[in-house]
Amino acid sequence: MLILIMSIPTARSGNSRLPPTTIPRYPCPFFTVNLVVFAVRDEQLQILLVKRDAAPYQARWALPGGVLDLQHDDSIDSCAHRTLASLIETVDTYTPYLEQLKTYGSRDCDPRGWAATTVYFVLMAIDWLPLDDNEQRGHWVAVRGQGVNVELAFGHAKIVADAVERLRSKLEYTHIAVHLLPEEFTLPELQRIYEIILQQPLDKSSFRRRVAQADMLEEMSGKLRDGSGRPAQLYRFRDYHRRTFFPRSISRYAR
Amino acid sequence: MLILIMSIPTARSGNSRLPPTTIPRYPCPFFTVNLVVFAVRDEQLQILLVKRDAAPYQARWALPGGVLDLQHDDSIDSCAHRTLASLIETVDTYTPYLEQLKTYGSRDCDPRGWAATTVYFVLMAIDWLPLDDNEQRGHWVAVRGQGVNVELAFGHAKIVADAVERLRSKLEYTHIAVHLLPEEFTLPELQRIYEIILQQPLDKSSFRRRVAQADMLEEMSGKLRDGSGRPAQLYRFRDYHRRTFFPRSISRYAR
DNA sequence: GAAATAGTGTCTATCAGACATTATGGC
DNA sequence: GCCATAATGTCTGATAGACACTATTTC
Repeated sequence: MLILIMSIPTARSGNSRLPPTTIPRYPCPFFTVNLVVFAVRDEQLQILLVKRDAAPYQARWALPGGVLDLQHDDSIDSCAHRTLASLIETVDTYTPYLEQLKTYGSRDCDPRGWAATTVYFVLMAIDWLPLDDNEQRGHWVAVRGQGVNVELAFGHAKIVADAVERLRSKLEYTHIAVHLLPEEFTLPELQRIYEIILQQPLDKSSFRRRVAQADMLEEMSGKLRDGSGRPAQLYRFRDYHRRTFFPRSISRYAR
Repeated sequence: MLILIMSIPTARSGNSRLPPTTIPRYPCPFFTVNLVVFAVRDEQLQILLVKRDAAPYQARWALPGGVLDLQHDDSIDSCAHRTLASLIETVDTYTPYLEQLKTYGSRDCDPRGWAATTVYFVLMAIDWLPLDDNEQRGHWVAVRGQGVNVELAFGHAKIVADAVERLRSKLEYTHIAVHLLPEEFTLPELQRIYEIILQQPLDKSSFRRRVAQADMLEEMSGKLRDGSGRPAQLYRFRDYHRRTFFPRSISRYAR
């Protein structure tokens, strides 16, 4: 049997709005946003890493991130968008898919002290990616199993593992893979994305039936030609805001 | 085409660990944890609310929460557990199910300034609940649709809606409903939990088949007797740490 | 025509929903 | 025996997987 104890901590007393730069009376963690940016490149699921240029973990690979700026960020979401914008520059109106993953915070993960980070995962369409990465500080790295082959700073390896698991899990019953493709794409291309991320071949007929029943794509009139073979029909995603849920997970039995 | 810009914000320079009480050099948000505590009581899905005793939103209902304590909390998770422990007192080793939902943070949600809160949702077994709630400051409130019928402080109505949606969604393809029941329970009881939360009747035969195939329960030897009718077999959940995923969502078609 | 890839048709095993039937307790 | 509820059995429609087959392009 339990007893309710109602001594809820009641935050700060007083009512005045603090100017954004005022340091609050309560000690609070160092707060950042980190991004797990996914793309499918070269038939691989890859993520974008940056090399740290200062201690701690200097010269170690890490997830790209940014410090929450109380002056300019209206919300954690907008901090995430700003961080993403500082990482990639779009020439037109393309916005990658962005979804909050989880918040990690502890005394230990940063040697400088108590730190918290809200992590978002980002899906980037393949045609928006820079073709070469001869930059010194940013790099696309292939995902192998639940992580990457390089050592990561802080607790970022665990974060990557969580993000990969979430991506695979969501692929099982939603449409999010379309965000990894350009606006117009073919069904074999979409199927290939699923196969690469789920790491298993899928039956063509079943896959097309599944997509057709979800009624999430609309046919274009043009055609795409491939290097060889019959050209494939182009499709476009119907509504990027609607959520498609498949009633059954894809190939859950095949595992 | 995009260009990578690699000017990643590189956090604080310097390497020394700050004592926990030191105010960091960067302004940071007021950081709290909030809980959405679910239980099924009186054939209803209910959540636990507290009445605020100070401004802002004095005397308004709100989600129970606590301020992150850098001295005593090792992580956000442990802050959540501490907050829960300050709310309910267990006489033995029962620990409710606790899962991080999402982090909400913005300049607007708290009139005192930039605030962030990591929200957890909690599932409590029905036999651990206090039977009466004649406390002045805590109250169980029935969930109606996506929320509750009382007005909530801050942005808590949106948080409750998200939590309810997550709970319903997880019920569709996982076993988490068992955390709302005592250690030993009958299949009709489990089915009733699903029906109450999903707000739709389920077929008895289909439900039992589904549970049996998931192989998540083990039969006890004793029996439970009800007020009337044939006594029902008691079961116990096999492994609280293993995740059960149903290959199909429950009754997705019936909707 | 051969090769390659896109797209369709068909069969079957499986499973969910519906509903009937049997089982087991209290009164 | 009657009532109430638990538990099981059976039928059917829907669908995913498997795989064969057709279609359309390049060479």
